[in-house]
Amino acid sequence: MGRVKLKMKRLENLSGRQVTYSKRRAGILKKTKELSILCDIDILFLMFFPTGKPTLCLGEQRLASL
Amino acid sequence: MGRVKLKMKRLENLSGRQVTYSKRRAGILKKTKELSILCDIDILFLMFFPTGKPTLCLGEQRLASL
DNA sequence: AGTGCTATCCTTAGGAG
DNA sequence: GCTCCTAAGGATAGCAC
Repeated sequence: MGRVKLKMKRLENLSGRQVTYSKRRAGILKKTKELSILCDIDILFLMFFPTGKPTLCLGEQRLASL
Repeated sequence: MGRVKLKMKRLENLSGRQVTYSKRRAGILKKTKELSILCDIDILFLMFFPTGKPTLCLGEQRLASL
């Protein structure tokens, strides 16, 4: 999506990975929250980015950077 | 998205929740897998749907219904 | 690191089989 | 409960701040 379609492989540039991580993480967390609300379910979502803090998402109730 | 925009609240109809869960789960799992590949990160994703088996996703490596 | 823009690609609600 | 279709709304790559 976006202006150009990315190939499904590791982005070689670190800053590119960071930007993509930041943008896509936001999108996925939004969808995760919507799913938990719409379907009334429990979700646990945990991401580890090497240079940053892990992101934990528990359903629509709680969201935290540890 | 789709033909009609859903209100962000619990879907009252069980079959509707099941259909939405099935469709959106697939979308989120796809995005999760893409993020783990593009950014080369570890992800843990766990969903509990009351009438079905929990879905576990560990990065792009493994996907399982328990 | 974050926000805003927007062309472009992606996801999905509803319906049919 | 699945898969395929498709209109329509959503997410995002690249760029500028």
